[in-house]
Amino acid sequence: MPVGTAGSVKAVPQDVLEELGAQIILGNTYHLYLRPGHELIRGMGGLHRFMSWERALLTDSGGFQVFSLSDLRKVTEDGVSFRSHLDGSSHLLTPERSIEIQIALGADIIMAFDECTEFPADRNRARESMEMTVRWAKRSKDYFEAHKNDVPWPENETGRTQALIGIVQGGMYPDLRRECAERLLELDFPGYAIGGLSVGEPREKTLEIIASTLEVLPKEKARYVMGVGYPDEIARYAVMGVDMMDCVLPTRAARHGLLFTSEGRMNIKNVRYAQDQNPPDPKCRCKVCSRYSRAYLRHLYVAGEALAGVLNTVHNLAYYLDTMRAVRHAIKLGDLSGILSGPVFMA
RNA sequence: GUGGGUAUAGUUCAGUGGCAGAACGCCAGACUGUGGCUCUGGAUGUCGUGGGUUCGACCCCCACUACCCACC
Repeated sequence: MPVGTAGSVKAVPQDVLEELGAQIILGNTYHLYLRPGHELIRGMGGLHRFMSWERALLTDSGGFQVFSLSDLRKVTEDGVSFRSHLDGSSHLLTPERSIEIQIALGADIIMAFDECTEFPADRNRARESMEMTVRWAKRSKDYFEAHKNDVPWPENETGRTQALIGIVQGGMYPDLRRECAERLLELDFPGYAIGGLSVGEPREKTLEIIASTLEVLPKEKARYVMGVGYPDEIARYAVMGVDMMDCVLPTRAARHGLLFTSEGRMNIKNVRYAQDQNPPDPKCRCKVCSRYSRAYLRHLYVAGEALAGVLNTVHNLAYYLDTMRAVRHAIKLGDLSGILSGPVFMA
């Protein structure tokens, strides 16, 4: 799932996302609440209509921003009070408030309000954080059940509602993760996310936590690992049984000149591409690789042209989406043997 | 032609009689539920040329050269 924090997958217009085959993209509660405001978006007919995106949308609850903007916030049992990174104004985000905002935004899939446990966290801290996340999940669910039919725009009066997904925390402790998953299962969500990963832990830990948590989460429900990863990582997690993943890496790295290719990572800024007439990835069939040279992309980046971010992002998203298409195809064929043979991208 | 000024990194410029500096640019690396085209590192060089003074000169003195300004 490409990430479009502020109602935009940075640098890529919606029609191009459709051409790339993106079936779902993310929006972010925290950012859209601060600007332009969820009431405004509700008034504009919801996030789909506001941003002209007819395919699926998922909004993150704001839990991660509480983590990443940590110097601006204070966490209590009630929720999180924080200062806006835009203008310094004070706000309180609670599970109820997060769900209220996400209902107003109207994404197809919305997320429970959680606390993304920092790394490293000792066992006591991880347990406390996990227990609060479970309590917040219950509050998220309760609020959602009470208000899920408060749909503000007519075409949604079909009896269908948004899907609220619970988030597993528990730090790097497999038993805490399993306990968290079991307790969330009692709340009966339509899908479950594994959060709090890729926060600085070694990759073996990430794998271990995903594997042990997946043992508890039912295959029949959507299983979502949040915030990962490199192309080889997401292919691997998919093979392990993960259904959904999101990551800013393809888009952010693209804007910083890093391309993901069938030959590994390519820093298009490098002077060795200055006169290279080859496409970024000779094996890629995306619009960028079929039309532009490495030399041109390097020039655009060095010249600070906005088109650099656009083209690099389009390619990276194509590479990611192709990777997942190949996984889905392999699953249909029942043969995943070739999926993990691609390049390794971790630095 | 006369008078004045300037000359230090690729560029614009600081600088001190005792280890050669900044910004930008350049080169390389990073980026994992996106505040921030961001962050981290690295390389720069006959201090215009030739003499002189000095233990020691990028710095002080002389000449030359180039460029800039004013006047003629």
